Amino acid sequence: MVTLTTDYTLVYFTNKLKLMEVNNQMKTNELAELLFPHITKSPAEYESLFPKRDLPEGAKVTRLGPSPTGFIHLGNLYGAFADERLAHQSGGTFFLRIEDTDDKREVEGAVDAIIESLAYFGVNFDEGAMAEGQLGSYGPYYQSERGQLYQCFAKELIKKGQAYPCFLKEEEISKIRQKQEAEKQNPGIYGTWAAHRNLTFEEIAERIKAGEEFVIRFKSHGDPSKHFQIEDAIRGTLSMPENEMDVVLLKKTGIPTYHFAHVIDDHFMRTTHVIRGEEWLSSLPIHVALFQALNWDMPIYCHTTVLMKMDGEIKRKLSKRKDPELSLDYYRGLGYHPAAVREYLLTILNSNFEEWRIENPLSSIEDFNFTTEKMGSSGTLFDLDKLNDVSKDVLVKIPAPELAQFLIGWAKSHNLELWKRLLGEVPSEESKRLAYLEKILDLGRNGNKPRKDLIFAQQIFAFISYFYDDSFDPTASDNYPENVPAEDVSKLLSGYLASYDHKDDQSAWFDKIRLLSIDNGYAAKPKDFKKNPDLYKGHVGDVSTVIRIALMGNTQSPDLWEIQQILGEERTKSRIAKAIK
RNA sequence: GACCCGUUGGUCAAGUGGUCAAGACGCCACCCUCUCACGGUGGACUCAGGGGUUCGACUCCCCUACGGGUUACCA
Repeated sequence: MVTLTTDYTLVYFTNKLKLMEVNNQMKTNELAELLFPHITKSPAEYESLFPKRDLPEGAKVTRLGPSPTGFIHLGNLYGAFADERLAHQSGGTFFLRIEDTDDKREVEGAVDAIIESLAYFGVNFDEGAMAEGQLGSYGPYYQSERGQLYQCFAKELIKKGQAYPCFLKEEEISKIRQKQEAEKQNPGIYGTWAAHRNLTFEEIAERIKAGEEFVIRFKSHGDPSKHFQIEDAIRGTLSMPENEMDVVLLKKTGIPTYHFAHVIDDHFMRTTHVIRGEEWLSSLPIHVALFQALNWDMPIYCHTTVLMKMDGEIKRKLSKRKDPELSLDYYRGLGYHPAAVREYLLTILNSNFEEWRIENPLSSIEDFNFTTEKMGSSGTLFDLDKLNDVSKDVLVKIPAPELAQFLIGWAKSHNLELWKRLLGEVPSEESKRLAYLEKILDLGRNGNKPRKDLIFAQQIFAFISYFYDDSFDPTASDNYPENVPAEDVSKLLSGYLASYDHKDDQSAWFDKIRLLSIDNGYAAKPKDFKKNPDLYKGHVGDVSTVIRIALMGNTQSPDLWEIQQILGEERTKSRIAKAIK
């Protein structure tokens, strides 16, 4: 009997609760219509409009979502390579979405600049924003054009009682923050601080009638004292507190915040892997809560490390304002080959890439199995020395004609004067000049121990400048060796000139230098000199250095004989003659 | 402040309870050599600190320190 009574009581209360829910349901429906009368499409319609992608098993869908400030930096490129590799090596799709939800920051022409810059470094998209318009059936790919979609789901969340309009003014919010600071509470709009969380329908209707502006906030039910686990493909299992913030979903302009746009877009664009910077880690609980509220599957998150640099003693994040080397234009300006930058970035992107490269020196990057597990999660220091080293190895594999084209292209856009001198002055001589440049670039690069002294365009042109009469300045030459007196310089050069025969092969040529050395009191072999330093003034190396300086103003250079062959008999002789006092 | 993430040589890092703690860049020395570059050989330089757990800890747990990030109607 007693049990029966309790049962009845329970049923009564349950029914009453259900009734209240129904009432609330009606109210939230009304509210949704009040707030978004113009939204008529249903969530289901969007689901069928953007169906799951028809891709092979295991194919990954990735995206790059830059904001159009026009500044695309090394960090973007770092992430973009990861996106690109992951998508393309799995037979998936990589798309470009422009995240232009911050109207204040937009820069004219920035999108084209982004696309051009990424393309230069070899990052190409399958769909999304393109130079010639938008491509793909999951668009539009500009967030600014997706307003209806975001509002539809804001409306949906309102209906479900998981979002609400908030009329708090800027001053009111800052007052709340001050109070929170005074009370040592966490700042933000949450819990009881969320003053408009439980406004009645009537109150809301009244404010709207009065023309008050509002934002749509997420009605959070999270408890930050509770933690949940989430897998990050780079970092492994993460433990995060539940989100309790009533974050803004839609700004007063109706434009979504990053959080909301990310969830909606990556769901409807069917992104499988979200690769983004570590700075997003703290907002992950928000995103998780939103995916749950909308009852959608989450993508796999991959939070990359930030790029750092050494600033004196301190290791710090690369900054846009202070560090020119963060900008991609920096590398283009100096003339780094895009393949070198790509190769370098891959070595810091995947820790086993370098090892693979040593074993597969000729393989294409496409053949490397890129994995998120091998990506680092601690701050990576950008290392210019390493880039230069990588660049040497990359450039040595590029055939001279191809390298020449790259250099000429660089000169044309970054140093027009240089370009004119190299190629442009007399159009009829263009092919001759090009052949000359190719010969210079190929110097010592063949054989099994190729020279590796070419790093980036600016450095290369300085390095080979002595091959060009107008950039060869004998007055700026290095000093002759200290152990060679001035009168010997003249004697040696005169002797060299007298015996010079352009048709000599390399060994005949060098035999003459040995003879010349002996005739003037220098050892024919460095070893002879080392054994008996008292017998000689120096050795054949010093004699060669004298010739080298006369010929190219430099103590350091590739093989002398080969240089003379490129310079030609006339110029070789005249440079030597001019150097004789 | 709170919350997250991280910490192996100067730098990038491999490493998941037993290793003489890989490899690469840079540095130094030597060799090759007409200079330089290349190449070769060798070297110096490492597990942030302290407690546990364990026969045994770079590896697991706790604390501290340090670095980074977030804490917006920016992304």
